[in-house]
Amino acid sequence: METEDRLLTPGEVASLFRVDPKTVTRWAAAGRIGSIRTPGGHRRFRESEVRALLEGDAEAQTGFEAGHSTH
Amino acid sequence: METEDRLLTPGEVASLFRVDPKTVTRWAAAGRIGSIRTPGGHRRFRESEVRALLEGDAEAQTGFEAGHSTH
DNA sequence: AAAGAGTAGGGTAATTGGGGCT
DNA sequence: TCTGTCCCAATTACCCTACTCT
Repeated sequence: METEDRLLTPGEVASLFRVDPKTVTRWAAAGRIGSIRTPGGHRRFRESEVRALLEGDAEAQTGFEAGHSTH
Repeated sequence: METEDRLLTPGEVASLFRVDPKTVTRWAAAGRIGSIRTPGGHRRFRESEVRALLEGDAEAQTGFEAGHSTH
């Protein structure tokens, strides 16, 4: 019942979103995206979650405040 | 609590964390993760410990529902 | 006994984490 | 407020050859 989806590295997620890996790190630190940490401290992201975010699944997304237009 | 004695290979643990098998070996050498050595010198890892490490770290993350904070 | 896949070990390059700043 | 870039330190990835496991 567990979703064994693949994990993505910060760099891969950054490429998917076309942003700097540092930005992905900030998202994780802010709790906007779930993250798994390796014993070494590096982050890994669930592909399914990233996909959902990329798909524009804004229905159940956070940070969707009052009509805040995109930057 | 029973001890999950199922042992995982470095490659399996590496797949779970999305890292290189050599990195898992490094974790064991650094004492970050418990390891059992075969008479031949190969390492084996306890699944229960690996699972704990994978889920042990979870900051605020999405997936539950939209946390509508009036922020 | 032989073969293939996986693993150990060492060394070097690339990526990542964290803080601070343009 | 959010993102990109610079710094340095730590972690991780890929190269090789030799040994172990099935």
